[in-house]
Amino acid sequence: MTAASDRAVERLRERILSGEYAPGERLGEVELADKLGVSRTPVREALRLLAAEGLVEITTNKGARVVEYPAHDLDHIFLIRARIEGLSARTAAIHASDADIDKLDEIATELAGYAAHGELDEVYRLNADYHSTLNGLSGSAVVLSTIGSLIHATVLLRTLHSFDEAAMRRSVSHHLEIVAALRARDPDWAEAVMHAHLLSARASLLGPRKHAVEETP
Amino acid sequence: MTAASDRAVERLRERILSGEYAPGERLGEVELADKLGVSRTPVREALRLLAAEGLVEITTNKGARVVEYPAHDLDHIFLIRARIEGLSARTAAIHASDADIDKLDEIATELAGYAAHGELDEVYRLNADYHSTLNGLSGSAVVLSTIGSLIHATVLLRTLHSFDEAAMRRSVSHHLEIVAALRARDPDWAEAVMHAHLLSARASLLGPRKHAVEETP
DNA sequence: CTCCGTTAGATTGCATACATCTAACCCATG
DNA sequence: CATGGGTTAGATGTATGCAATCTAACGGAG
Repeated sequence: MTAASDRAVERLRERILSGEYAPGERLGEVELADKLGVSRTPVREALRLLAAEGLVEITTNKGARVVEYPAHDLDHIFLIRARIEGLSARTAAIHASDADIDKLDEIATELAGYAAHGELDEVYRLNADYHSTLNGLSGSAVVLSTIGSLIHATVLLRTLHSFDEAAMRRSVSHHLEIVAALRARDPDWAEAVMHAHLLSARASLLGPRKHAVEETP
Repeated sequence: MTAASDRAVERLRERILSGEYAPGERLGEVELADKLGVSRTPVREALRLLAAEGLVEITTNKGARVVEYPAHDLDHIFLIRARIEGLSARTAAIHASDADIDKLDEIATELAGYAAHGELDEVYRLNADYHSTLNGLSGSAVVLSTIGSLIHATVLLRTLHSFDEAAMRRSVSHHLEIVAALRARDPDWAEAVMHAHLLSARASLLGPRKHAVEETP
């Protein structure tokens, strides 16, 4: 996997996550190869990789489509994220350097500014940045790759629902609180806030529907 | 992906998990294609898929090798498994049918029998069966695929250490206790036991080394 | 004797050609 | 007019050829 295949992965992932290729849309190999200026081989490899990431779905002899997550799965995804990212926050509270925490603080603060002005695109970008940075602080590539596909799945939600104002304020507040918990070197606090943060997002994005699993924190 | 590619994936995965291809061993495309009786193309796809599953590691222009997980990553893997499979146990306690629980009970009972006679191969097989069955009860394909690669990583451990007798008894006891918690329809109990079960396995398999993250259950 | 540059062999990455499968269309028939 | 089957066009799966890159062995200089 090198230039051609790698670029294909990046461009396809970008277009899917940005919504340019809508959920359910068919992704023909020849068409993509044509658009990207390469042959079918690297396109095929890119599609398989994205399938492993959970962004596309491949059916034998029938080709690839952008995934459409049922609400039931998304519910589970938020529950899993709540637990794994809670673990990341715990690990970070123990092992992150002060400089790491400063960087996270910067992102959270900048995010708060954009949120106050309603610049949603920037908010989404910084939110993804915040979470991936924090997960990176866990110091384990396994954590990062495991959580990666789950985060992608939730990003695809962007085109479906949006945060209301109250949820947005909660989210901003959580981000800042986690930074505070990290500075206090308090693993339990950090984990608990991150857990609440993602359960809050779950409620806001999926709506007040009946949840698949009831939580008792 | 059809016959050729699919069979290649299955056979390679089997050989890696069984230890026939040792961690760190190089997996040349032409050699595998020759052994499997297909061309390089399906072999390449199989290797990419296994890379996504976390069983092999591919470096550009340098080929594929069986992964070698550092102890640090394995530590995180058990922590993540403890949380996700704890969630599976919780979900199962709420949604599993009585027949599902019966099936799990059968597996756990049979496993206990083999453990008493020290038939380790059967124990390993039924243990994997138990966990994948329980995770399947969560009713979410996302849970199953997310946890899949993590379980593979821990299976590779088999060649490194083994359970001592006390750890084996604990493990068997946990399996049976989880079934009891499911029958009682007690999500908190089920989740707590599964959490303990995997932290116990972590301690037994990784040894009493310094953990990357301290737990405060 | 050691170290480094060169070169030959082998291996991977990409492109293309062939085989097989899916699905849509058309036409014949009840 | 609806339905069923056969046919055909397009797309995916597989095999193979070619170019680029890496590995390792070899020989020469210090």
